[in-house]
Amino acid sequence: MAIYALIIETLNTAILASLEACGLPAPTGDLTPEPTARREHGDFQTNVALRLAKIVGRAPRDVAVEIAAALEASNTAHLDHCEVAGPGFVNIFLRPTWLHDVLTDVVTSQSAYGRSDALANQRINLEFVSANPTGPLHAGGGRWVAVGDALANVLASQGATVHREYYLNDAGNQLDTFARSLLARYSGEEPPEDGYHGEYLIEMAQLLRSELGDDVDELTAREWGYEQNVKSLREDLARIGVYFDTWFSERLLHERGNVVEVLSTLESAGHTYVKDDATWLNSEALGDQRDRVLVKRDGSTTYLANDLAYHLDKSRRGWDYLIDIWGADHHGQVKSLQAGMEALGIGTSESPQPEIILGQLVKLERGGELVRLSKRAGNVVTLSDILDEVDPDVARLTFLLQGIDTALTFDLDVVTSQSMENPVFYVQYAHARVCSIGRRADEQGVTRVALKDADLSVLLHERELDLLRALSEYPGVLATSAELRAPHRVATWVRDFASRVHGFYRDCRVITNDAALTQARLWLAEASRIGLADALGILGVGAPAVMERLDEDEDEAEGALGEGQNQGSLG
RNA sequence: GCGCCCGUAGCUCAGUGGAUAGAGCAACCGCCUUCUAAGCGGUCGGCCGGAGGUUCGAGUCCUCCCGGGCGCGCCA
Repeated sequence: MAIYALIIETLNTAILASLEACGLPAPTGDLTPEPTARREHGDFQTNVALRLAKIVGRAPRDVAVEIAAALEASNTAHLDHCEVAGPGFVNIFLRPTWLHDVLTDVVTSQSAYGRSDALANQRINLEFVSANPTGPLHAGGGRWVAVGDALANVLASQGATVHREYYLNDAGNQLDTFARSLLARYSGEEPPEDGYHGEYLIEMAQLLRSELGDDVDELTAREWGYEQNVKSLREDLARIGVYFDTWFSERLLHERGNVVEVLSTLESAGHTYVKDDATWLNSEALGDQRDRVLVKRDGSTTYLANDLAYHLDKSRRGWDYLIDIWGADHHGQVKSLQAGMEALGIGTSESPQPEIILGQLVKLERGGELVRLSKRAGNVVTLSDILDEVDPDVARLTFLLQGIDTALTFDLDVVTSQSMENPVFYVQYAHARVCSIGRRADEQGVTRVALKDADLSVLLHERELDLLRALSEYPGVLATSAELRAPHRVATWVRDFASRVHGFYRDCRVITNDAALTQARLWLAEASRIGLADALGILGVGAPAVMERLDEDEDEAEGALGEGQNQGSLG
C-alpha cells in the first residue's frame, strides 16, 4: 500500500478511536481526512467536529478541541500535534518522517509507484478515434488520439487490461460518397455537391491514376481509396505514437450476419414495428427522445442498427466493460444506442451498458481566426499538418492539459511559434535537469549509497518536503483520473510537480560537501525523476534525459529538442 | 421548441461540499563565480454569467433566467 493510503488509514482509525474515547458518535459517511490546501493548516485536516456538532448539539469548535486532544494523546505514527482552526476543523500536523517514508516507497517501487490493483481482472475494451476512412485524420481528431491513449494508460495503471480498438465504418454511404468524389477528381471534375472537397483527393486521384491506370471504375476507386485512407490513418497515428490492438471492420458485421441477427432479436423481443415501409426501434419507450429507424425503406440498415451489432459483438468478445470515446457532435446517439442495447438485454450487472465518454470538440485557430474542421469542406487541417509543425509531445500535452468537457481551442500560432513557452518543455526540462544531476554526480565520482544507508531525515527543507507531498498524492491522482475518466488530471499534476522540481533545483543544491545531505538529495532527485517519467509515460509524452541549453542569440531560431523528437520548423 | 456540455484573472484553463478560489501566458520588478536561466522569486490582476434555494459551509449540489457550443435525418 502506498504511504499516502497508509497514512489516511492510520489517521482514520485514530480519529475513530478518539471519537470513542470522547464518547462521541461516529458520523455517517466518509470521514477520510484530506490533505490541507495550506501549509499553515498542517498536513491533513478532518471535518468530523463540524459534522458532529449538530448531531450532539454542541458548538463545533468545542467538539473539535476535544477530538484534537484525544488524537494528540493517541499513539499515532508520525503524529506531531493537532490544532483546531476555522469553524471547527481539526488540523493534523505530522512529523516529516512520513514524507521520508514516501521517498522510500517511490524509489523501492520504481515504475510500480502509484499503480493500484483496483481494476485488476477488469478487461476493458476502449474504442476511440474511429474516424471514417474517407480521408486523413483531421486536427481535432488529435484530441481523441491523445485522450484515448492516455486514458488507456491511466486505466492500465489501476490494473486493468485495456484493449485499444478502432472501428472502421467501411460499409456505409460515406465511403461511397468518398469514392464518387475520388473518381470525380480522377476524371478532372469537381466532386459532387455533398462529396468530399478536400485537396487531398486531388493528390490521391493522381496516385490512383499512376498506380491503376486510366480505366478505373467506382468500385475499384473505392476499395483502393479505402486502403489508402486506412494506411494514412495508421501512419498518422504512428507519428504521434498511438497503436490500436484491433481495427474492426464494419463489413465483417454484415458478412457474418450480425446485423440481421440483431434485427431479428429485437423483432422477436417485440421492440420493433413497421411504419412507412421502414422498420423502427421503439427506443422512446426505453429513454430515447424518439423512436429510431433500423431498416430503411430501401432495405439497407441504419448506422444505429449496425452500431448495435458492433457493440453486441464487442460485449460477446468477452470484455468485462466497454468504453467509447465520442465527440460531442455524436451525443444525440448515446440514448439511441443505450436504448437499443437495453432492448438486446445488455445493461445487467454481468453485461453492463457500454460507457460513452463524450468530449467537446476542438476549435482550431490560426491568425486569430477560426479554421473550419471538416473533411467535406475544402479547408482541412489534418493532424499530420500539425505534426509537421509541432513535436508530437507538444501536440499530445496541448490536448491533454484540458478536461474533455470544455471545448478546446487549439491555437496554431501559439502552439507553433511560441513553443519555447510550451508546458511540454517546462515539464521535460524538469526531467532533464534531474537527470543532469545524476550525470554530474557520476562525473564527480559521487555514487549513491544504498537507500537503506542514506539518512533521509536530513530532508527538511520546505522545497524537499513539497516534492514529497506531491509524490505522496500521485497514486491518488492516478486513481481519481481513472475513476473520473479524466487523464488531464495527470497532466495538471505533472505540470505542478515540475514546478516543484524546478523550485527544489534552484534552492537545494544536491551535490555539496555535506555527504549525508548529498546522498539524501540524490535519492530525492531519483524519486522526482521516477514521478516525472511515470506521469509523462502515462500521457504518452517523452521524458528526455538531455535537453540542450537554448543559446540566447538563437532564441528565435530552431529549438533545442530532446532525443527522439523531430525537429519542428519553428521559424 | 426539446436534449447534452460549457460560462472562473486581460487570454488559455485547473479546482471529485470545506478555511484566504489557483496555474500558465501576457504586463511590470528582481535573481546566473556553483548540479542546464526552456529556470526561480515578487508585483499587478476575480460581484467564480445572473437570481433564488439546500447546507454549519456552495465555484462545486437543486430550480429558473441570460450567453456560447453541439445535437434533435429512412446521413454516418
